[in-house]
Amino acid sequence: MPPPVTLKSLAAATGFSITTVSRALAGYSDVSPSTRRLILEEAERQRYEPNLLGRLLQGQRSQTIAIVMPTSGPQFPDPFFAQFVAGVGVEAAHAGFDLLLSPQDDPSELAAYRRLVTGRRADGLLLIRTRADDPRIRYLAESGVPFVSFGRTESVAHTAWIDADGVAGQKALTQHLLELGHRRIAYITPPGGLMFTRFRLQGFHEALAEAGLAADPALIIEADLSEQAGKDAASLLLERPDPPTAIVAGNDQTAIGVMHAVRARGLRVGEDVAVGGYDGIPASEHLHPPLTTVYQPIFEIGQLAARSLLALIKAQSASSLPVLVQPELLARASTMGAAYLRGGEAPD
Amino acid sequence: MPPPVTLKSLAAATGFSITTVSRALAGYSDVSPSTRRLILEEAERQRYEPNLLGRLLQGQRSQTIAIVMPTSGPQFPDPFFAQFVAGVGVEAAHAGFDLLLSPQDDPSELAAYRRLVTGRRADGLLLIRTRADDPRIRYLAESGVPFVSFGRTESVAHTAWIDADGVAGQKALTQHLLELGHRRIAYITPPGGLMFTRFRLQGFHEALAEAGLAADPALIIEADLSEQAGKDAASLLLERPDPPTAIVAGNDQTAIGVMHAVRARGLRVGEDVAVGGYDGIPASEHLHPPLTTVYQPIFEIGQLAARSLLALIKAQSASSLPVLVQPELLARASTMGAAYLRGGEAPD
DNA sequence: CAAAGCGTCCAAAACGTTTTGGATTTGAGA
DNA sequence: TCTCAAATCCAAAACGTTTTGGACGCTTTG
Repeated sequence: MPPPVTLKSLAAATGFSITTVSRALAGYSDVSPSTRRLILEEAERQRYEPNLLGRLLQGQRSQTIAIVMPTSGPQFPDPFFAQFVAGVGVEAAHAGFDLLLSPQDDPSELAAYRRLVTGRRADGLLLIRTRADDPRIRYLAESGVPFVSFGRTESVAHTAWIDADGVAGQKALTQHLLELGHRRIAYITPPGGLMFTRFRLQGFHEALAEAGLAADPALIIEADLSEQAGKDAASLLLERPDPPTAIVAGNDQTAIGVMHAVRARGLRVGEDVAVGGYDGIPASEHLHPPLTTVYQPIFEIGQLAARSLLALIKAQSASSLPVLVQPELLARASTMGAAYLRGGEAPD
Repeated sequence: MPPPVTLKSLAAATGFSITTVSRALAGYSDVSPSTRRLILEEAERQRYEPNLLGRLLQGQRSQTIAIVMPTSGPQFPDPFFAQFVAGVGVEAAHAGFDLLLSPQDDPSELAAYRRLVTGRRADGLLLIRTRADDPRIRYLAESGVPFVSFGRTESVAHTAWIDADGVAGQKALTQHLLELGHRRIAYITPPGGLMFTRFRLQGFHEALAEAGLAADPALIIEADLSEQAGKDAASLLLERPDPPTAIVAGNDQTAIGVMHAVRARGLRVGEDVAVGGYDGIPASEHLHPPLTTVYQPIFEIGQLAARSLLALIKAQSASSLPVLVQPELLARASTMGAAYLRGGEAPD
């Protein structure tokens, strides 16, 4: 293991002071051209790489943004979180920032956030899965650390957030089903407390109301965002004496479970029962039948969130503007049946 | 923004020196019980969190492991990398380590690795996508930093690695096709240079050889691991005067492209042409038809890799044992056709 | 001729932590 | 009373960097 190359060793080798070496490398003007040349040559020769820690310690900046990652449950491996992280990572990289994934066992605990904030491990934080009353946001707002949340909140007034328009998305999907003639539409809602759950439900109700209909409370079931939960919820719905003709799931994963349940009862997805998902994960297009869903550009949202956070960090104070991204309805065979295959969007 | 809580502020608040505060918190025995109690109470009250940078700079551990993440191309969002990172993250969290995703623009550049190593930002590194001659591994081995690679190499003799047995996996899949009576089996191989490409190809050849067959070079095409590349490669293969009866793709993504190409020619996947994938991503089960593939437990491999690396870091020198994980053949309808649906493994 | 300006350079401080090498006090034993 | 060891504490150094506030010698300006 070779000895580390530092400003000190360069200073010793060139005969100048550490200060002059530092300023020569940084491009300050109070270094004579000949001195600068000598120092640059020596730095090149010894393959000098500045020690990030020394630099950061001095400047109180870590060139790092952090995301607290839930370790309980299969949250991370899901395409949703992964795509978000990827978007953030790409954008952070572009600005020369690293991305710290900090584990979090208990989602309700603030310990992980405290560690990051007071330990100065990160210059800014990204939040995900916001709640109406979110202690994390209250804490971060109070601590003054730059942060951006993916999702809105009611905890604090003026925070930077980016969100996909759940009202519009769910409304579009529901209207699509109404236009196809469905009147008994079931809705498998994500867990309560989460902000996006509320917006989605609002979009669902708005679409029905505008069509002069009221939602049947018996057709609204809460389930978590897993395939199994979707299967169970759909089974319950289909066992009713008056089963729904369409089932909307909380996300695509859940929708896959719903499709299984439908087939298990000998019914055809897209013909006997329409099924809708949410998120538009890549696999949704390749399901059998292809799944009607609402596409959210998660990767891009991650990029926007990172960009927003980096601006906050740079500005050091000014709050950045909230961003509401519009999702896109992808109508496919799981709701349109044979009409989809006859239509323009052939698989090949 | 409240003033930062440091050893200094705790020292000022309690009236002891910085040294004593540090040693009290670290649990040294040369601090009287009453003093320790006072200091711990004050630390608790002010919610002290050690500053990582200071600690790091001093020469201690960073409690962080790093993965260099490729930002070019859609590498990260793919389920493969995401699952690996998730496994690493969970295991790191269990040991109280954070996970640093360090961006890497140009995969051939060592800059990102140098930054991590010389900047002492991470106690250890994880590598992915190894090559036979891998400059990253040579550099890391030379620098003496603990690291574990997912995939083997020929660059350096004794390194810690974990890998899935590509020879066995590809061999099992090929044998499966041979047993179904296929004799003209095409193989769409991943890009050359990567270690796993070589092992997979070896498994393919071994299976054929043991059946007394030789591979037809015209049926082996190199393509990158994308859906489009699979489509293009399969189209080429199917246009031949003597088309293959089975096509094995480099991964599931590529296999999806192959399936599209098969259908585009009016052929039925699993009946007219058998299609095989690799990796066993969750979506593979829900494709139409369900995809025969070789399941690699990526999440668990991530966990094992992290555990291995953490052991290396702890031991500070001893090299950990290589681990070869056995993949599992998942035979489904894309090769077995109707036989699959009649068989035991019904979809529901 | 004194003052001011300019071009170069550098010592020292600061960031927050851990560790080294004592210093001081206390109490016991001689 | 004196010595010695244990118990308790702390000043200072070290990690590598950037920044502050000059110093020094020379030239130009008033």
